[in-house]
Amino acid sequence: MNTEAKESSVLEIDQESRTLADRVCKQIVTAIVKGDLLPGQKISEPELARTYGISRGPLREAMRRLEGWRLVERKPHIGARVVKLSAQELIEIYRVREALEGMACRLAAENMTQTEIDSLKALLDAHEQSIEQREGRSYFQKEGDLDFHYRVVKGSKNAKLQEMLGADLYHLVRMYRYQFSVSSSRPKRALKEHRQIIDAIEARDAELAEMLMRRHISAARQNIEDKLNAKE
Amino acid sequence: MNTEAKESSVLEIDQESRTLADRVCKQIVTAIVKGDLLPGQKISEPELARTYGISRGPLREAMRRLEGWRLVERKPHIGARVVKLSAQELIEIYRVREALEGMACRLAAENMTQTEIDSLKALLDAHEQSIEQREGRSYFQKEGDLDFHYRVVKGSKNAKLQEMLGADLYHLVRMYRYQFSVSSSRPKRALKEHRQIIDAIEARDAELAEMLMRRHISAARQNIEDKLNAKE
DNA sequence: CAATCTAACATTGTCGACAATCTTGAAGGG
DNA sequence: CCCTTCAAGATTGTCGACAATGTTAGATTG
Repeated sequence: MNTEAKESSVLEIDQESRTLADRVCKQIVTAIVKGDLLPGQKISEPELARTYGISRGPLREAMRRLEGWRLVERKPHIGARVVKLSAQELIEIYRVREALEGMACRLAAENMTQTEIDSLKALLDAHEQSIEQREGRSYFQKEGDLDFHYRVVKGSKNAKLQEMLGADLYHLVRMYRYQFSVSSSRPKRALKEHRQIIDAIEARDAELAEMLMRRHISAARQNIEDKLNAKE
Repeated sequence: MNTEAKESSVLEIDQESRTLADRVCKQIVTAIVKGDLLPGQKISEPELARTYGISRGPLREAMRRLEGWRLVERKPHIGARVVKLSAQELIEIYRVREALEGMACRLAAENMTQTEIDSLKALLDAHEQSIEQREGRSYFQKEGDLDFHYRVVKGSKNAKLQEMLGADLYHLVRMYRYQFSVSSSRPKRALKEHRQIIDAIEARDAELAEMLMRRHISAARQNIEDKLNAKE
């Protein structure tokens, strides 16, 4: 009995927020990612509690979860702040992504179903249209790219990988993209690389799939490093 | 101002538990890892609160953190249970370790200081003696092995890697080892592989270091898979 | 006798109040 | 004039009580 299929996206918590703490937690994540709560900003418990119309109890539990997701940093008796990514930390995150998504891609080549592959190829077609039409371009840059990556991760059929990337990293990456309003600047090339990756997966070439994904993410990291260096 | 060096092990939370929730959190982790709280066991909030002599508020915050570390699972309005690792999940964890520690080892080859390398070699010498004397053998199997791995991770100088491995994975691995009282069964071979790895790091051969670490963890995973298959 | 409904109980979720700690700004002394 | 000290205010940490939900055992009915 009780074999409910967990179909919902793991980017969001699956259980539909039946508790105040869960609901508010989601709201705060959105606020942080979208920039309503700025990086480094102090979070006042009484104020936030008033804002969301709840008491401090559930709020503190939500904060604890956000702390686990590294979206807020908390010091005892002092308070909580929205996490502020340094350039260094951003680079570090991309190194972790390279490792984890490389492995995810390898496993996806072994475990992804043909249906998932077809669906993913259709997604890439949609991305291509978005790019050509120049409209929805920001969508591709901000969320569409992560869509692709997350589908590959899901295709790995490794729940632990999904957890770690979904909970710990993608929130931070999304936040960073909104904050720096990062001009991905190479959507066409990224799309091409995405196609190469899905081709390797479809060919069930695990080695190649891992290598391509690692290169893809490594290139993105290099891109960021260059921009940061150029600024100084 | 305020540039305290974070020297303490990241396996433990650095700030020395100045708050009830933090202290109790540590205690519960220990209880789970050591097996005082059994996998799958229901956790009653009132009972645990009495046990530790605190109120339910801090306890619930501690539970939220443990939930983030995947040591407990929680369902709204129903309760929390100590996580129960399936064979499948254990394999998944080792795949994640292979990816993350492979990357960590690559970075360690680039960033570890000679002092750290020497210290790690000394640790391996100590391990060798432990194995030969047959005493403290369990130490090597249970904690010493993770010691080696964690030092390499620290040598990567990548804080994000340290966080993810320390917070999310090593707790689970430790729990698993106590639970199944896993007879590593190949301490000598593991030690030899450890030496190969540190040699590659000292030679600053990042490629090789990553490959050796991945093989090392992959072999451990294979070892587990074989045992699990043999049981059926 | 079995199945279902109901009501009492236990557990989790939420709240407001109090205690402990930190911050800040002014008073006092060198 | 600058530094130290101290007290008032604000914030975080903790607690006990109440509300909402889940569970379970007993009664009722077919």
